[in-house]
Order: sequence, then structure tokens, then C-alpha cells
Amino acid sequence: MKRNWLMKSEPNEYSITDLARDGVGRWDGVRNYQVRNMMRDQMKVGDRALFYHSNAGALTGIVGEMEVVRTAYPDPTQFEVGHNHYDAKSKLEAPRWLCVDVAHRQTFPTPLLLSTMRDDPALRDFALLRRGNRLSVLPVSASLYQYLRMGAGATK
DNA sequence: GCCAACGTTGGC
DNA sequence: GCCAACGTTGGC
Repeated sequence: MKRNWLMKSEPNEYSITDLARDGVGRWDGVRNYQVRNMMRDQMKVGDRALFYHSNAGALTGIVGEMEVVRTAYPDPTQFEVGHNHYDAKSKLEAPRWLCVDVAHRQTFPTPLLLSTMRDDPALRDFALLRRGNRLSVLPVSASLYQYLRMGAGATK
């Protein structure tokens, strides 16, 4: 079964523009067990995901769409001494952290801003908007996914 | 820069 | 296993 996701990244770290340039990108740096487990147990090749720019001021919002092209594998950055995602407690023979690869599908014509979503009564129960939500990867129902991408002006 | 809301760590 | 201290996320 194909699933739909929303995945957050701070654009000054890795943006939709970066992914568009790269074509395929490695979604690394996840350091939350709940998110790791979702990626490990549920994320499959062919799953689609909305790209969300977090911590981007007035530009915070859903900016594009991507597709999972490689299932979870050990995140190499956890072993890179000096890297800001380095984890001294993770061992090569028992990696703690996983990443997936994603391919750029489209950059939406009109990003669906957080401020717009907050004003939309239809999104009242959307987990992304709940106070204190800190998961960087969220499952999104098929109908909500479609609603959001239409809201961002997706044409295909 | 502030701060609420978490998640993680480590002492006990 | 509890829980205080600390670190991080992320909106504002």
C-alpha cells in the first residue's frame, strides 16, 4: 500500500530548490525514534511526500512534492565526526539512525503557507497544526494529501 | 530572541 | 522506574 507523508526541512539546511537541483536527495539527519521507526517500518518506494519548509518565517509552508525512491538505510552522517548530525553513541555494527532517498516530483506554483492553513477550518484537526507537534515526518491521509496539493496549486 | 512543548539523559 | 535537568524544535 502506498502511503502519503509530509516531511519537514529547514530551507536554510535543505530546501525544495536544493532537491530540484539534485533530482534525488538523501533525507538524513532524523534523530527522533518515532520518526525513525516510521521510516523503517512504513515508508516504501513509491510513497509520496509533501515537502514542508519549517522555520522559514512568513514562507513557512508546503512547497513541493517528492517520492520515496529508496527505503530506510543507515544514515551515514551519524558516523561523521564533526558533522552536526554526528552521534558518538551510534556504532557501525548497530546504527541508530536511518535515512531514505527521495526524488523531486514538483515544486508547487503557489506554496501553501502555514498562515493559510491555520485560517482554513477544514484543517482544524491536521496534526501539523497542533500545538507542540515536533515530528519531522507525518503520515497524511490520501484525501488530505490531495486537498493540500490542490491548495498549493498542483496541476498534475 | 523568546519560549512552549517535547524528547532524552543520567542520577538515584 | 522516576524525574529533574538539559537540549531541541519550531512558531512567533
